[in-house]
Amino acid sequence: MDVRARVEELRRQVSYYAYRYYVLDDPAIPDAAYDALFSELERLEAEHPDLVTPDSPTRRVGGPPLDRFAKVRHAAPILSLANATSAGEVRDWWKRASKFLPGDAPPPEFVVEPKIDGLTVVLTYEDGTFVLGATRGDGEIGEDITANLRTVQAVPLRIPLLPDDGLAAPRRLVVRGEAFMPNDKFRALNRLLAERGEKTFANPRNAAAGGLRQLDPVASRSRYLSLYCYAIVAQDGGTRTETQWELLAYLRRLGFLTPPDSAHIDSLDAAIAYGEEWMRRRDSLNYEADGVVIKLNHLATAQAMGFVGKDPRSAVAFKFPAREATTRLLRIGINVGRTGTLNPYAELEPVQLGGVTIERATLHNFDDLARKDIREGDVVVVQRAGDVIPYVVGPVLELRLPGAQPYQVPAECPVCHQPVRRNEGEVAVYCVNSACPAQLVRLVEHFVSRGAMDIEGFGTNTGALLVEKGLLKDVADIYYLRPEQLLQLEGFKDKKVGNLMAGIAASKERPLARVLAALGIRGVGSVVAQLLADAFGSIDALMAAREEDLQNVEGIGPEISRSIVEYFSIEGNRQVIEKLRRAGVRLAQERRAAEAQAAPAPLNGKTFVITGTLPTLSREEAKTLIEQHGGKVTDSVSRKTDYLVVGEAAGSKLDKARALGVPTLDEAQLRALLGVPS
DNA sequence: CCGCCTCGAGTTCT
DNA sequence: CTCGAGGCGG
Repeated sequence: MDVRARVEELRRQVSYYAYRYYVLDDPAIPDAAYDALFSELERLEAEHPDLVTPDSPTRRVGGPPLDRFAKVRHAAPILSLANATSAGEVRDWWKRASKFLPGDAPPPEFVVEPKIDGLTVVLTYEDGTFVLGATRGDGEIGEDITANLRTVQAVPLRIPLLPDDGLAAPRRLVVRGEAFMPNDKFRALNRLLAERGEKTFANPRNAAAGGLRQLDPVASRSRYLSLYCYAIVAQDGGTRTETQWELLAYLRRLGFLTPPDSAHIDSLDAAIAYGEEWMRRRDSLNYEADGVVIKLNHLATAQAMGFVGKDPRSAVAFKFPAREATTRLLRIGINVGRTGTLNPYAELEPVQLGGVTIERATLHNFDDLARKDIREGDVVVVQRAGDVIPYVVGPVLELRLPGAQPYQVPAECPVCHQPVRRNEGEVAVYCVNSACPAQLVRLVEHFVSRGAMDIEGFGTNTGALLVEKGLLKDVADIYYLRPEQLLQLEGFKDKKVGNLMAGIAASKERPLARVLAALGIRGVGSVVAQLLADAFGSIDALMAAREEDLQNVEGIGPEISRSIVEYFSIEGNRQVIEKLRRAGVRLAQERRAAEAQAAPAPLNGKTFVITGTLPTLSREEAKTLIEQHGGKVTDSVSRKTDYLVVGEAAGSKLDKARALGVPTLDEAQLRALLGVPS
């Protein structure tokens, strides 16, 4: 590949998108896509120094000031910050930085502030009067936006804003802050713009930039803006503060807003923990932020530690792992589910996201794919939903290759090549061939899985192999496998075959509800299967049931009834049941008398939800423990939930429980409630 | 008919 | 974990 051509292409693209972003406030591509282009250019230039030119966009920091605003030279250069993307990197930063601590420095303390995503501005006051407001610009020269900032409520026009006895205004004060648009204001503004048929903003940051850079301050959208101040750039007279924490308090007394959710903390580990805790809460906050800033509290010490380039040694930006990245979609593949649904997925050029390498992502269904107009070969934006499962947000249209074709929904199943069906009004596309090997593989996988027949020694690979070799034509064939057949297969020796046969034999004793769930009847999972087992007691009674009989069961409606009757009306399915019966699989409800009366039920009727990882109990163990005491465990938090059991790395359920005022328990409290010692 | 509460189904990576 | 949709109660 021709590196020189690539570098030139990247420069053209980066310059154009930077212009759209910085000058027009109208980004043409997502931030993550821009970042990807920029860092590729940086990397290539680092590897090939001979290709670097003075006019490369990497040689310029920030955007060019607009011509229409007057230019302003800053009193002191506006600094940047070193970045850390993990707790380990923060510790590394401090290990390096602390070598520069002066000998007489007090024990280190820190201030943690959110790193708000807005526009850095510099405000100048003379004899208590606001005289100049400027953008950051390139760090040395910014733009005069005094008129617009004047209309922002959070900018005090005089300091002290309120009478404060004994507090005199400094003769001259230059403070630095971040102008931003709170999330609620951003949504309100976009609603308004949409109503008027005007263009909406992509995110609060761009909206804030748009507000501040409007030429006519009266029409300015600055009433939607706010501003937090957090640093003094220059000061002449007034009160001197020794620490950052005191400085924030002093700014507040003068009438400035300071960053919310900030903390004064006496050890680095606690500061890191605070930052991590804060990151978990960030979705519930009213501002956008991409991390926290950890600063050394003692100002004179911070000053003495000096700089690395433009970055002060005494502070670090502790940023989130990116939640968004761009990469190329190599191919759109199709999975066949156990119910026959065809599900598209994306094969991606591997990309780092939130600390892991992503190379595949679900595309949900064909409607979704068409709505987003995702095509093979596109550069796409990938996010991790709920910080776990990656999904494709959409294509970057500006980077689409000329020949890219819209994706066509396949007319036939990619595995068995039978025609597909799509029911009126339904999203799903089905392969209706019940003999489709792909469906059988997934059904076998489901049948042997932990929630169903739970056959030990029988994993995903085993199932796929046995189907491929023709040893399984349906799930009941599992009970007719002979050791001598298995021994012929690659990688199957005495020991493994013995384990597998024992696992299969043991599974014949599973309760009826497990068997019903294992069959894979559409709409019948573990909960519905238990309802059916309790109501009918045996598979024969269930097979004899009519739709009306089924609907009489609490929790079973018309859809599931129809699905069950249809399942048993198919000859092949009835044969599977008979084969299971002949093999000795239990097909009737077992007696559970002892269990039912022995259990004391202090938790009768209470509903529990479990989230995160508990210290000693597995999720399954906690569930049975609660059920043995008469409680019920469900999956989602609602007003009806009595307790949320919280473990390590709890997710969105905890937020929801807090919002609804649902009490939470940790494992120890749960044990206490149940009277079970650890 | 609407709004909740649940359940089922599919999903990724280490 | 999230999404979609079934079931139920108001």
